[in-house]
Amino acid sequence: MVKITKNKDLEPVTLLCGGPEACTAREFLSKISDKWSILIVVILSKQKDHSARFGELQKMINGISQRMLTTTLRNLERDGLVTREVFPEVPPRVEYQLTNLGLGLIAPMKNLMDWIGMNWNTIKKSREGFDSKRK
Amino acid sequence: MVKITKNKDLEPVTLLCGGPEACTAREFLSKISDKWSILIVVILSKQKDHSARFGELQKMINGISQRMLTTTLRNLERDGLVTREVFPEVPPRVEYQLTNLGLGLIAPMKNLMDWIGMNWNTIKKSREGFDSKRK
DNA sequence: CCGGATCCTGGTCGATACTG
DNA sequence: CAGTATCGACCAGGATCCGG
Repeated sequence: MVKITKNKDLEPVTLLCGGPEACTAREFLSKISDKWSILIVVILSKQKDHSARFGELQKMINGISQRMLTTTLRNLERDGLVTREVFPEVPPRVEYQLTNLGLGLIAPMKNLMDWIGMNWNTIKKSREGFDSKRK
Repeated sequence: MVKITKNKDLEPVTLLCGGPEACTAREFLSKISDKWSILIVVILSKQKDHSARFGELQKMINGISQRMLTTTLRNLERDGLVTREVFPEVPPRVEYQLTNLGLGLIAPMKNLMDWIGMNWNTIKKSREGFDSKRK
């Protein structure tokens, strides 16, 4: 439970955690901003039927380890953002598909990414300036 | 450089990293979704003049260590989201203030947090269902 | 083809103590 | 008051091997 207080107000106001807003948001944000989650969601959203199989995803995402792809997909499945369907074939085939929930995430996420895209140069400039001042 | 390929298309399409979209987004997202950054930005946005001093922030954020508050504020300053102003007084006083850039982040971030808020119950339900199936 | 199990490394963050 | 410095615990995530 994180409490915040107004400027000169001694009464602590539980705004951000407990009143379930920013704290859950932070929890979820930290989940999807891990190394691969958004990337997978975005990639799936661009696939036919918003679905792809394990091996395809691994080929599409250059650099992800098998373990991380597995665990990331598990987390997305756990959160209800993707579904996992196993086809009882030989060799086995597993399809991952974005749910409606997962699709709904695309829009607000895109807003944020657009903002980042628009301001990325500003941020980079700021970093350069900051770093150069620091010897 | 992460490359993705269209479904049955062998030509790799460099959509996400290099075409500076999702990769920079991911980099920035991972920065602001660290343990405290968004919280600080949101809190500052609610302050008079969007500014507060070090000690105030520490009191408002229950649980943050002095070290993390310092380093988080440094990162925000480096990215140009907040400014840091030192007043040459005794005892010293340092004011942190949200920049226009930082303020601009509030809107898209709010969209995302609203989405999370609206869908949080669904996500929690999904997690419970998933976890209960797993013994 | 898919992914669980195990080991190991580097980075993140809290605790504590010390300065201007 | 507002930091910096140092230490250590913890854990995300890569490499590798194995199993269905």
